[in-house]
Amino acid sequence: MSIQEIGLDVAAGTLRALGDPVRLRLLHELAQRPGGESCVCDLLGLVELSQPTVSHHLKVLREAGLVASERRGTWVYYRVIPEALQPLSALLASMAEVSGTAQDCR
Amino acid sequence: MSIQEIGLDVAAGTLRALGDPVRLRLLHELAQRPGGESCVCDLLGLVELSQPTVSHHLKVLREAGLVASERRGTWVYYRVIPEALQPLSALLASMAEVSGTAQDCR
DNA sequence: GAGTGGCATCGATGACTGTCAATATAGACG
DNA sequence: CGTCTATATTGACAGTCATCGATGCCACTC
Repeated sequence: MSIQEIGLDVAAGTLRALGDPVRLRLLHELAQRPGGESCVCDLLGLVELSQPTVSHHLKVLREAGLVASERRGTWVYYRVIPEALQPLSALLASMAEVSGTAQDCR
Repeated sequence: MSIQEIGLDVAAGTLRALGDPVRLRLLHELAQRPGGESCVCDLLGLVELSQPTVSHHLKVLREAGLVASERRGTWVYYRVIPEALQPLSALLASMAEVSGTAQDCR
């Protein structure tokens, strides 16, 4: 297995974390907040889900390396990690570039 | 629910299709082929999975709008649809752009 | 038309996932 | 210390998913 393929497996794991409507909305909301961060209490209002469910999705995003969390007093703040999104964006962009002409099977 | 959010749900569905190591490898392989396409028989050699399983993953990619298939004689050719990948790449890039400064909860 | 190779579909199964109620933890404040 | 608020963890459950063997369908060839 090449290094490239290992990278693809990692990328697939991160994309899987993004491939849920709730998590994508949470991340998208974080991204448009000033500083790319928000406390959990504000995120709870975005989706009609229980607090443990939202906490679960945030954990998935955190374990995927897409967000980081920090406790400040009573509240916990989550923030986007742009460096995690950039290579994924680049990967998708590269796969959208088709070169050359199609060839038949033989 | 805003139009933006509907778009996010659609994007999440497409990202979910990408969030599998096998499917990401299949798509990545298609993207590097000349013309962005390949017959199924060539894709079968890429992964150590049964032919029905590969066919299943290709179907998922097709139903997500990421690839298109076409029969030419005995073989079926799959090709990348770049227009499906570009908006996703742009979405991830936009979420990687953090503006302003963080604000406390209150 | 009978046989062959390439690919799709079906049905079954074990594994994983999203969700919630209940409970735990951690900090703030009196 | 006791209480309140904010967030995390646990346990359970229903639904979804990845995988395979068996089978079906289609095109080509003889």
